[in-house]
Amino acid sequence: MGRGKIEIKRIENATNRQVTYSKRRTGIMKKARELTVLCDAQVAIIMFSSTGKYHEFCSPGTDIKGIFDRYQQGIGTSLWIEQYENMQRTLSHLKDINRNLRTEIRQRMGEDLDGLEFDELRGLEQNVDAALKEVRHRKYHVITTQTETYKKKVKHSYEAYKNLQQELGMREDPSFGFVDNTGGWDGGAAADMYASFRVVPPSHPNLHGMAYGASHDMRLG
Amino acid sequence: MGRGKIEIKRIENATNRQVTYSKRRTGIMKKARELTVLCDAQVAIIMFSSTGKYHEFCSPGTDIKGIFDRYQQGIGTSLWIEQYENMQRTLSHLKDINRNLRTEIRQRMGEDLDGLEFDELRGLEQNVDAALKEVRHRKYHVITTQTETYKKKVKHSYEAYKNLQQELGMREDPSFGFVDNTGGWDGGAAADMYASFRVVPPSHPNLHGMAYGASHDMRLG
DNA sequence: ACCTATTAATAATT
DNA sequence: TAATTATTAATAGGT
Repeated sequence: MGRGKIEIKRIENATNRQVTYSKRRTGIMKKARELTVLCDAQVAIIMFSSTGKYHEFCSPGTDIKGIFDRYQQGIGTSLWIEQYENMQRTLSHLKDINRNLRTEIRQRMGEDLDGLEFDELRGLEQNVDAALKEVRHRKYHVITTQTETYKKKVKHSYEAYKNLQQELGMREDPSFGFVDNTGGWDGGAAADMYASFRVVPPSHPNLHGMAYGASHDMRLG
Repeated sequence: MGRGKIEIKRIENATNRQVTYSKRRTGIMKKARELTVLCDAQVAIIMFSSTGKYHEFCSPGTDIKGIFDRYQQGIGTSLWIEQYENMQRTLSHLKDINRNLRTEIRQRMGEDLDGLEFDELRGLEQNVDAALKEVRHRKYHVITTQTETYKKKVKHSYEAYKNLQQELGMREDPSFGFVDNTGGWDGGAAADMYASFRVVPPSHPNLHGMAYGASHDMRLG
């Protein structure tokens, strides 16, 4: 339908191709609009030219998203819908889990105990009691390790001092402050260190990340 | 382009409408196919007839989803992408929270303490210690309440028994088993009840819902 | 962008 | 429904 018949194959001349694209695109859009009106249909068209520009058509009374959501329903379970619903489920599941986790933490902190039966309370008590023992055990382990480390450091430092003293030919200065106690510290050292630590105010920084609480509306429609 | 010119308005005759829809749909699809080939373009079309049937066209070398993903990119931030990314963020945030909550619970159970500093251990110890006191307090409260309730029930039952006895004209049967102890129970009763509860094995059923651990791949592409 | 000879689409009919 | 065909609509190539 032009000054001559053309073969349906890629137009090699870029300018001609672009012109033809423009003309025929307009034609298709017009046809789509007419179909919409004449036949009471809904049409959505998306086009990309070879240069990457896009154009769209959509019947009035709806939008691309509407038609595609309907298309997805028609086609059954497909494209994005499935992913969305999976995510929705996962999200609400995670929210449930997190709520339960928070409840458990509060109960382990001695709060929100009203809903618990006696058996549950007894189980919780035993569990927390055992946990307390574990934590204490670990704490003393850490303190002991730290004490040992400190002791070794002092010992090495003292030996270095003595070696230096010898190298310098016995010109020791008693006011330097080291005490010869190579035999090691007694158990009181750990207790002292522990006491000094207790001066620091108790902190348990950012252990649970409770700050998150915003609600997000993730509905698709 | 037919035996007569037609007005572009809804065809009222349903049969004609359907026929025209079919013919023109074919025409548009053909045009789309020609555009694809002639101009090296990509086209996606979705149509719904007034009767609800859908038809699609898509340039070869891609699919509807591909064209729509590209369209969404081209249009910038639109349609589903935004919602999808919000969901992604929320999901990963929830997962982080979830992991932290689990870590906190494990630590409150006396596990996974290796990463904690001495200060944190001391704070945890104090916290768990306080929680233990709370739980014990609550447990004794529950036991006391239960004991009181039981005591009242027994008392009422006993009084009902005595009333019945009187109504029946003093024909009491000593082997019936009630003991006249109207004055109330002593504190030992609570202790006895507590001892009896301890026979039940410790349980803390489904308090945290740790069963959830599956990973979900939610990528769009 | 516009023009127009020519082809293509299709409305009415069978 | 499917084919036919008179007629209108789209458009290729030129300006």
